[in-house]
Amino acid sequence: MLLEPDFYARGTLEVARDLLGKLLARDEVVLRITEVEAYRRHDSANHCRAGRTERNAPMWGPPGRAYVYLCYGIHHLLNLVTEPEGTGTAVLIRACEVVEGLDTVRARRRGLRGPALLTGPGKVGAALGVDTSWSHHPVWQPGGLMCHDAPPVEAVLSGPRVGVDYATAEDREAPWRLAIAGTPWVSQRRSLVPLESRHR
DNA sequence: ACAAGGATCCTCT
DNA sequence: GAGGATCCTTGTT
Repeated sequence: MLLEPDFYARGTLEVARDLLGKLLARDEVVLRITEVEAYRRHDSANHCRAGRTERNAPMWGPPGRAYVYLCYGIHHLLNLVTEPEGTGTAVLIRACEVVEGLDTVRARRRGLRGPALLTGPGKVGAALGVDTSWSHHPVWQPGGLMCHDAPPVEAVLSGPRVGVDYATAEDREAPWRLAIAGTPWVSQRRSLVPLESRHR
């Protein structure tokens, strides 16, 4: 079952948490989301921090659409747009595990095996075969790239986001990277702690 | 295990 | 003209 736009229209951190365990599908490839990062409003790490530009336009659009951008000139990073239209927020998909289409994924990932196959946002983009032309694509309607519902995950880890040194100290340290506990399909496990332990 | 550096190009200042 | 929400290879501990 496809997730409805309402799913994405909620707070970005909540959507990020709930996206863990959900399924990304394109053609014969199906991936289970294992690690994400939330990019929120008033967030100095967010591409939308300086307002609307041509690149970040998808993030200002309706929730439940893709925002794909080119990173370091090489990697295509997939985000899903959150919150009501005009907010400028999204969730970055950082890692997945393969559910179906292993042969296709391995072909797109130079024949690699194991977690090296999909632990990193550029790897997810490569595995799904998406590029910037997929920006604005609604993942809640049939066809192309889709996001399907799946049972919620039980235990979640959280930690600081990766590669955002340009942000303020507060935003750099904020634990807005989330991952499924107990899976090898996660990048940089060192800095992650159980989400529950953050509640005092 | 970990560190360093190159690849590569679009976007924004 | 600089730098980036990264990945891979190579070299060192």
